[in-house]
Amino acid sequence: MNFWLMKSEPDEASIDDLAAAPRQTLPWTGVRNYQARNFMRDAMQVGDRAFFYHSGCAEPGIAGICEVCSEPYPDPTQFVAVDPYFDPKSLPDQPRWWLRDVLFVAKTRFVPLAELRRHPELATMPLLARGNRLSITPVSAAEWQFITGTLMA
DNA sequence: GCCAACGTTGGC
DNA sequence: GCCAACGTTGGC
Repeated sequence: MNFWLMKSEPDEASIDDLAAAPRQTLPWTGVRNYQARNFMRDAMQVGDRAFFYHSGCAEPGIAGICEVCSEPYPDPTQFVAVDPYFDPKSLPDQPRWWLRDVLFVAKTRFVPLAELRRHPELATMPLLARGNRLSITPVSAAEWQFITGTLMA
C-alpha cells in the first residue's frame, strides 16, 4: 500500500465535487506529464490512499482524502478534439495518457500549504521541493501518519 | 498579473 | 545529442 498526493484545481474538480459525484468517484483526467502519468499508471495500486490537494487557487492545501479505485485506463479526453486536454499526437491504439478513478474517502480539516511548510517532519515531501510542479507525488508512510494523525487530528 | 522554475519541442 | 525558445504550472 502506497500513499500519494494528487493536485487538482478546485475550479475543475474539488473535494466537494468528488463527494457529490455519482458513486463518489471521478476519473483523474488531464495529467499531461510523463512522470505523473507513470506514478498513476505503473506505481499506484487499487486501494492506495491519496491526499486531495487544491492547487492554483487562493488558498492551496490538502482538502481531503481519496482512494485509488480502478486499474489504469486511457484518459478519454486525449482523443477529443475540442477538449482542452486533447493531444493530437496520441493514437487510439497507442494512448499516451493513462488515468485511474478515485473514490471519495473524507473531507478533512483543510491543511494549507503554508502550514505543511512549517513542519520539519514534512521537509522532504516532493510537494514542498523548490520548483516542484508535479501534479502527482508520492507520500511516505511517516508523512502520511504525521499529517493524518497530528495535523488533522 | 507577475514571475521563477520546469518540461517539451524542434532546429541544427 | 545539444540547447534555445516556448508554453505551462502554480505560489504569491
